Amino acid sequence: MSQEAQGPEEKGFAVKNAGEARALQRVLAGRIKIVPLGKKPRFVAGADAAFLDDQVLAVACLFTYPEMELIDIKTVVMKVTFPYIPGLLGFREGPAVVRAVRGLMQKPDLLFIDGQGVAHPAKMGIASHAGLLLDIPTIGCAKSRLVGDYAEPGRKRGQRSPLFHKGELAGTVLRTKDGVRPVFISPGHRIDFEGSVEMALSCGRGFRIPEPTRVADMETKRLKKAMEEKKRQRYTEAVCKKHCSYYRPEKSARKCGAYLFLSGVLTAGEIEGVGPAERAAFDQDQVIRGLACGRCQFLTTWCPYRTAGPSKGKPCGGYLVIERLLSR
DNA sequence: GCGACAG
DNA sequence: ATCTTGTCGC
Ligand SMILES: [Mg+2]
Repeated sequence: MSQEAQGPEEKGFAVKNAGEARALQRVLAGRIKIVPLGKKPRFVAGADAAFLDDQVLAVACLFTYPEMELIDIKTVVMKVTFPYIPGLLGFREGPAVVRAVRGLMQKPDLLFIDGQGVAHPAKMGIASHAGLLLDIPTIGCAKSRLVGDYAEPGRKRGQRSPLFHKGELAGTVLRTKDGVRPVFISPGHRIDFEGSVEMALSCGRGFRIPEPTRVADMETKRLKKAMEEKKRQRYTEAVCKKHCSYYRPEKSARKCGAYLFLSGVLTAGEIEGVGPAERAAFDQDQVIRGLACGRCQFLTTWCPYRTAGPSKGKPCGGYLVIERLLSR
């Protein structure tokens, strides 16, 4: 069975509000090293995150370099513990991302992260933060600007222009594909400005986004889609298959009103705790009609209960579940 | 006080 | 990031 990573949170992200987060960034920033990459990397990785309800889904992808052959993928699912606040992205995605990278079969020699490195108000974007905690050379590869000023780079792949923030070089606005919007590259940790641009280009394979973060992003979405599908199956199981006498395995283009209402308010786990359908003692019909039947697409053609009347037919499974929940 | 503002 | 159908271009 799939698990949600729990236990002691990554120590380097332990804050409980924006103020503490900014204070921690100021402390950690002093440890960031902008130095040339030691030797040519053998393994590079990319990491990104997606969100589903109250969970963060992080993925780290490992590649050989310079072949850029994908050799490992690590997934981590955790509870979301911090909101998105510009400048504090690391505290939202960082914990899961760091765990994912740590889970790879081989520690990468270079890591790409979807977000800024030192091109940040405190020079501590998510790439710097994660790179420092992991002690891995890291590059921030963002799709848009957080801070800094720059001139539009030439339209050819490889053309670039410096990104300046408060009179200092903060990153590079790099054109990774002819005529396509540039990306914002900035060193995160243990690599320099020049090296981060060279690596971003050499890890590219014809797309705007370098392979490491591009593939990590795709995997993140694929995992999310699979989780949503599993969630739907579990819900259909808990409500329709278990309680509805009208249930049919075939997919229908129409949506059950009671199902829609329930899925918007309760989780499958909460509904699985509902016992076998058993009519409640008192009448909740008016309430349920407003909550569910009002938007039910099966109402006129399939619902004997609504169409012919309570004495003629049985209500659907979702109706029964709602009724049972309301009666307690 | 008003805009800007990674994902 | 997420929501959300179709549509325009290579
Ligand atoms: Mg992302």
